[in-house]
Amino acid sequence: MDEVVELTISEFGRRAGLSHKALRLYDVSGLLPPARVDPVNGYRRYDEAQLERARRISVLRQLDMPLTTIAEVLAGTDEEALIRLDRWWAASEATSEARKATLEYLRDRLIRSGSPGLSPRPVLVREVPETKIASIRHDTDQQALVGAIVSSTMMLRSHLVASGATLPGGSMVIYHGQVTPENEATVEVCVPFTGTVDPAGPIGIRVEPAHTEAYCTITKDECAYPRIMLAYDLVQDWVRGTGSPRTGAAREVYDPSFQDLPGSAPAVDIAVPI
Amino acid sequence: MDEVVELTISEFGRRAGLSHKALRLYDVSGLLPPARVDPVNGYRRYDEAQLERARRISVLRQLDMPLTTIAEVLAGTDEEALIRLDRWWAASEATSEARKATLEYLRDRLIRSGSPGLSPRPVLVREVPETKIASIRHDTDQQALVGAIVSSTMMLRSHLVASGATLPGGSMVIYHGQVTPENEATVEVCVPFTGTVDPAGPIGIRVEPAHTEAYCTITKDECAYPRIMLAYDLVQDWVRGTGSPRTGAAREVYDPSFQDLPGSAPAVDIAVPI
DNA sequence: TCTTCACCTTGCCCCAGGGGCAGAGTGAAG
DNA sequence: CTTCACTCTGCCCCTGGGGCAAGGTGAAGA
Repeated sequence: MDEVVELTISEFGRRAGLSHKALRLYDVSGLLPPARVDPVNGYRRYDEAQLERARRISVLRQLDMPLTTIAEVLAGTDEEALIRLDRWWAASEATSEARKATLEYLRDRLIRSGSPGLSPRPVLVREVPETKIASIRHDTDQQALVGAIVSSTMMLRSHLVASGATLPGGSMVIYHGQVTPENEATVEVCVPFTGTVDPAGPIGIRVEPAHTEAYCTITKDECAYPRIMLAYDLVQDWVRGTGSPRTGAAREVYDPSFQDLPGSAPAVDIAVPI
Repeated sequence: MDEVVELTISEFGRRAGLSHKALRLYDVSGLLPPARVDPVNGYRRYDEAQLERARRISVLRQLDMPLTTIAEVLAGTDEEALIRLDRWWAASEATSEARKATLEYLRDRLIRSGSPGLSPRPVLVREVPETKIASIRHDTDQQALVGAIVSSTMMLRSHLVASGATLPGGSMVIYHGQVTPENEATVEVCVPFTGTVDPAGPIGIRVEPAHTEAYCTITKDECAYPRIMLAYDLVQDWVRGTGSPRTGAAREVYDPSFQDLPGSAPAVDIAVPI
């Protein structure tokens, strides 16, 4: 007898670890349609052979994987499924790591609740002359930010050197929007130079106008997310305190010898044009 | 001038990192009501002093903390908030750990997809005579399970010894429901004995009736969640294959010298009465 | 003063991933 | 034949907002 054992929705649910409500949902969404639907009753009948898929879905739901992702992961062979599962897990581990950093930031705020959250430091003002820069723009989120900055800086430097420009040193990242783990925005990685250079591919050439900016200096250790947000808060609050309007996007100005500095040395200025 | 700076909802949202939609929600839910609501307009006006709380809420939402939990965490002093935050984080880390184990279970299933997922082992049948047991029942979830088993076993043993009973050794845990990381159920920790003993406090005395059970034996290494689920699957599938009905709750029967066994030694029987 | 424009309000519908309940139909066993 | 357990569909509820529409307002320029 190759007669297939048919199960009612409750029996199937019990054996798979899924509620009848969930099974109905998976039916209408196409994730796990029953083997047969009685045309008179509308009763759903499942095969025992469907138990394996149902159990997998149940376990994936325990991992909080969205149903659409489950459908993608379980499509194809088991080997493919394994690969996609691992990829998804790696991504969710990454956001979990980001959350850990966010937690540290919040704990800092709560511990020194009255203070700005960084050891006290002055906010200064300086005049910045007109500067010719080469830049690359990215729309990125928190995950890819550091990688984008590093690779773009390298690209810009080598292009400028190859074009015969003179590099006074240092570099800068302008944030045209707020980059958080959840929110992507445009960032512009800039390297100042003197000489004449043509744009090439993603590399743009423009003049950053002369302006006045408020800034504070932080160490290399302090410039990791989300601790670095405290420095932005500090400068922005100071600017608001003076009543001067902001006239441009916030930026990070890196020390020319940033790479060789120890973690405790002043390395980056957080600046806001006013 | 102690005139308070009032902010419109958008301005406040920009400075706190919250959308006007979110702010409106936090208003009606009481989490962050505006400092003042214009009785004519209905316009919401926020104080600068509310920015700190708003920013904290924003960060906590980035941690995926529910709004009701946020309200609880942020009630009271900052020190209390810190304690509650850490407690919540520890709990959410624990469920994250459980998820990691669940992932391993699923990977096992996917890797050896045709097989039961454990190295092949026989399912056997044995007769179990009527047994007098002392037991403690718990409603517990996956988190607290191991702790409950260990402490209850110790309590039962010491009560039985103090009452002059004879312990043939070993112990047993009966699962009256399915315990997963998400789902709590009743488990009964049992120690068999001979002699006469009175119940005391949570400790009940009863007779486990004679029965026939199907079982398989696993090692100490294999008895951690969720790998242990594979053994349950194995026995339950075998039982269904024979067509015999299940006549009782599934159970784990521990070797008398469980504690001293190495990880690779057979240590636990996964049993189902039939 | 008028117009424009940005901003504000409420209200409604939408998403996932179900839970819970109501009302009605059905299968099987005693 | 009755009863009981089961199943169906459909509706509203939850969280944490996003998106859009219709209408009310504030401030600044012409």
